[in-house]
Formats: sequence, structure tokens, C-alpha cells
Amino acid sequence: MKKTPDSDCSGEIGAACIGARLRVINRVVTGVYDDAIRPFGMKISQVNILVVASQLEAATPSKIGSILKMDRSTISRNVERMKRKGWLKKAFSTDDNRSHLLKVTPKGKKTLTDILPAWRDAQKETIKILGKKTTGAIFEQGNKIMMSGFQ
Amino acid sequence: MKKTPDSDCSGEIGAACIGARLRVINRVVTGVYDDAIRPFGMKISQVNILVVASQLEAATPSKIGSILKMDRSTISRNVERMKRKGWLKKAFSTDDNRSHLLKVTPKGKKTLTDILPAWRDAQKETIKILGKKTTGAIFEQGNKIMMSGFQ
DNA sequence: TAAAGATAATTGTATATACAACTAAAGCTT
DNA sequence: AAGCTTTAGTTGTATATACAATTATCTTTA
Repeated sequence: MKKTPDSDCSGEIGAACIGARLRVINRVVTGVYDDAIRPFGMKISQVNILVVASQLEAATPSKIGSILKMDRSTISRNVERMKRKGWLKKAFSTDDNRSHLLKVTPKGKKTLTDILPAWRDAQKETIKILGKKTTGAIFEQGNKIMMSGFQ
Repeated sequence: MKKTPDSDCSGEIGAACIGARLRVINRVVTGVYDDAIRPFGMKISQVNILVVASQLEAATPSKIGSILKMDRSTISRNVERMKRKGWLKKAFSTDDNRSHLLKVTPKGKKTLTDILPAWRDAQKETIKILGKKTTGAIFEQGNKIMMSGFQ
């Protein structure tokens, strides 16, 4: 019997898609962190950028993007919002006029400090949801991928 | 010495944040699938919705959302786009007038069939990137979370 | 059964994300 | 040094996502 366009391949994809499962986990866990730090007006995506910017000596948008695996345009838009909130500012570097450095403002640092207890709660909650094994696997693999952006 | 608002907690968050690592992995893997199926005009998020809609007997927006852990409003917007593309259509159910059923159109099914080889390539690539251990952990945990939405 | 409470979907608003196209500035190459 | 190529950032456009508020319908309860 001839296969019609209706022949169902959704079974195979539904039963096996890693991307689908990863994205579900991502939505759930992102929600845990965002819920926890919402009272401070910050989101986990912004925390991540602030943290990386804090820890790099020369935090250019490109460098942050290569660590967090974000497109440059995404960084550009996020930085714009975070500047508006007063958490980040631009500083010009001397050696490359195409680029600039991103500095976390005192207000940005204070907010990071403020969210710390809520962030710790979100960590605990996430481990409870994912279990130690999955948490560990994600942690290690995530580290590897981020580290590849340091060069 | 008094702690100033400048005292740095970015070290702790940077060194430990599971959410950050998960989100990096999510961006990378989502890109793998999206790159693979881009020639067909579809994205992994849309594939996931079509697959779930295919497999449910009564695929309401709410049901799909509770499986994929998406907000109802997100489903609403995604369905709108997918209707525009001709992959999904609405059908009214008899028993609840607040809701409706979502049906995958023949065109939607055909496109799912068309992307199958590309999706398989993306699966392989993802396993290569994440390794078997992390892939397995994400798969199992993702299954558990999605299954909780079936009731 | 009428009022109160819960559920389903949509719409307004805002953030997150990426691709393509563009501009500007380095860095090579001959 | 002039020209080609690469790199950095921004902007236009589109999708993905969620919270709040709203409307409609269903369910429960008094």
C-alpha cells in the first residue's frame, strides 16, 4: 500500500525528540528562577549577562555572546534594556574602536547582591525538580560549552 | 570591614548557576534543530506542537500547553502563526464551548514527513554535542515532566 | 436556580531570541 | 599603501515566550 502524505511520522519524533524535552525543561527551570527574582525586577537571562560581564576583565558584547552562545544582536538588545534599568554601562576600550566594554554599575552589583537569597532558593528548587543526576549532567555539559567560548 | 554594595556575589552565581548552563545548552541545541529544518520553513517549537497535536485524541490548546509546559497565551500565538502557514486548523468540540480542538492539516502532516531526515540528522548532532549521559538524563527527566501534563 | 468560583482562550505589553542586511573598523595581501 | 576579507556592533524583521487583564463558559455551592 502506497504511503500517503498522511502517513504518520509524529510517533517517531514525539517518542524521541531530545530538543522537545530539553526545551520543556528549559521553560520550567527558567520559570523557577524568574519567579524567584521577579520581586527585584530582574530576569535570569539578565543575571547571567551581568555575572559574565562582572567576571571578565574585558567584557565586550562579542565575548559575552561567545560564552553564553548568544547571537550578537541578542546581546545588543539585552544590553539596551539593562542600560535602561541602570545595571550596565558602556565604556570605550582603547585598542579596538569597533567595540566597547560593558561595565556593571554599582546599582547592578547591588541588585545582584539583593537577589542572592532568591537565587539560592531557585537553585534548590531546580535540583529538586531535575534530580541530582540530571542536574549534574547539565552542569558539566553546560560548563564545557560555555568554556569553549573563552578560547 | 563593612560590606559595600560592590561586594561581589557574581562569583557564586557564575560558578554554580544551573539555569545559566541549561539555557546555554538550550540555545545551542535549539539552533541545531532549527538550522536542520530551516529549509522547510518550520522551527523546532512548531514541530513539537504539531507532534503533540497529532498524537492527542482531543488536542485543545490547554492540553498541549500542559504537556509542553507552555503558557496558554504562548500556545495561542504559536497556533495563530501555524494556522497562517496552513499546518493547523481549529475544529470545535461538542462538549465545551470555551475550547476547541486543534487538527493538523494534511499540509502539516506532509511537512512533518518532509523534515524527518533533517530532524534525524539534528538528533544525531545533538547526541554528539551533549554526549550519551547528558542526552539520557535530559530525555528521562523531560519525559517525566511532559508526562505530568497528561494527568 | 442564582451567585460565586474556576477554567479556556484571547489580547495588551514586554522581554528573549536569531537571521539578514548594513556600517565601521581592523587585519591581511599583494 | 590600496584593496579584499574578516570582525564588531546595530537595526529591521520575525518568532517564542510569559504575565496581567479581559471575556466567555463551565462548575459548584449556597
